[in-house]
Amino acid sequence: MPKSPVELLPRRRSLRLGRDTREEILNAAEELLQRRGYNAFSYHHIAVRLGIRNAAIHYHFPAKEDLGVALIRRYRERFDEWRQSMAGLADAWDKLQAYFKTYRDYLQDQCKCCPGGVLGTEFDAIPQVMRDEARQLMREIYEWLIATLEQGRAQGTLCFKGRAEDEAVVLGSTLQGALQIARLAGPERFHQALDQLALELTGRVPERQAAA
Amino acid sequence: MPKSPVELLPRRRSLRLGRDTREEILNAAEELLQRRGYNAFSYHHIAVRLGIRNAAIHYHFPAKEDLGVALIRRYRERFDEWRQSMAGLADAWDKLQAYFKTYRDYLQDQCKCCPGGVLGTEFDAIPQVMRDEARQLMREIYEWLIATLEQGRAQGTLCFKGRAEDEAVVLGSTLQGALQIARLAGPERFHQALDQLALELTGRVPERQAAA
DNA sequence: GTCTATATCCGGATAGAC
DNA sequence: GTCTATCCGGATATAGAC
Repeated sequence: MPKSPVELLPRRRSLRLGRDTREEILNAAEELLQRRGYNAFSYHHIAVRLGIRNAAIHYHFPAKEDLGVALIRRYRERFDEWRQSMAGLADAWDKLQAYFKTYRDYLQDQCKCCPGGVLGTEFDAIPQVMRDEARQLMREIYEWLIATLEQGRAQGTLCFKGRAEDEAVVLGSTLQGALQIARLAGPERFHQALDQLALELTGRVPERQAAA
Repeated sequence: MPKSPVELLPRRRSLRLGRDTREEILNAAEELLQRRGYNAFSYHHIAVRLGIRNAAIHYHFPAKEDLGVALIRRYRERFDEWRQSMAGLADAWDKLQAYFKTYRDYLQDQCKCCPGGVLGTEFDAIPQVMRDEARQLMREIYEWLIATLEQGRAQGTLCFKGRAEDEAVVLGSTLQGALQIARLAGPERFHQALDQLALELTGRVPERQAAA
């Protein structure tokens, strides 16, 4: 008698807390990456948080760089989905504000850095495969920023001098840098930077939205 | 017979290459910090570069955090001296361009990050004494930026909307973030960001200066 | 001041039982 | 899939000779 379809499915793992361990590892690693950097977190940190053992993590991610690459891939996929979900918005300024919000959320959530900031800073101290992946992520964000800025200027909802390519770098750099500065000088600095960006791009400062 | 004045001077150490070892350690550590981050460099890295042994570094800096603090103190002293040397410049835009140049030099010199970017990123993973010192450094730079922006607007050499406090954060964040982005997306990105800042602050883009 | 030698600990990684 | 046990290398740090 052939096996039933159910038996052919991947075996249901003895799931702790009813969640997927691999995902939980990624979630914990993501927070550690954005708070401590790649070289300052260990499998042990993750293991303690999840109440599992070191070796269990190695089962899911044989080497640490595998975990690192998986993290960046997930950022890329997430950004791609987010970008698609935003494509419907007619107003480029609305899109940009939604993008700002993801950074505001980082700030609110334990004053985390953004992935680009961490990986850029540690660039000389991360494995080559992670560098390649990080470059891809940065390129995808950059292209979206340029397109959005161009759209906004064309429709009259955004205003800036010079080329969209250049303004995009300023925008990305400011968000990234301001998160780091907020850790040294307080969260208010980040909000000041965002207000100033809004002022320059639209001529006015919107009400400050609370993060989710 | 009393000791001669010469004998009372600190004993001349057997100097390798005719330089001061402590300074050389700081120089090597500084480059490692800005390229790899605090947690990704070791005494061994420094020892190899200087052709000395691990233990020799511990003689000058008993614990790694002592080295870290000394590094940031040196940044602070250097910035203070630089600030004083710039005080004579009448034009605030000239001062700002001189400040930009220090970042351009970081870029040219092995694509280094700036100290604030590194310490902000690793903030949760550095010793408390280093955090305190890093906060001081950031505050001193911030205050200088604000004063310079206000001076520039008053004399008409700089132009920006809103408050100088807010524009100062944008300026600092952009420089810091753009150095990191340059590592991921190429040095041209950094120059684009600087051109855009100049365009917004003065209405035109100056010739691109080569770094020293 | 710098060396050799060593202590100690930690992080990444693997083997094999369950 | 997760565990225990273990190996290995690297990093901080100290003791004591020169």
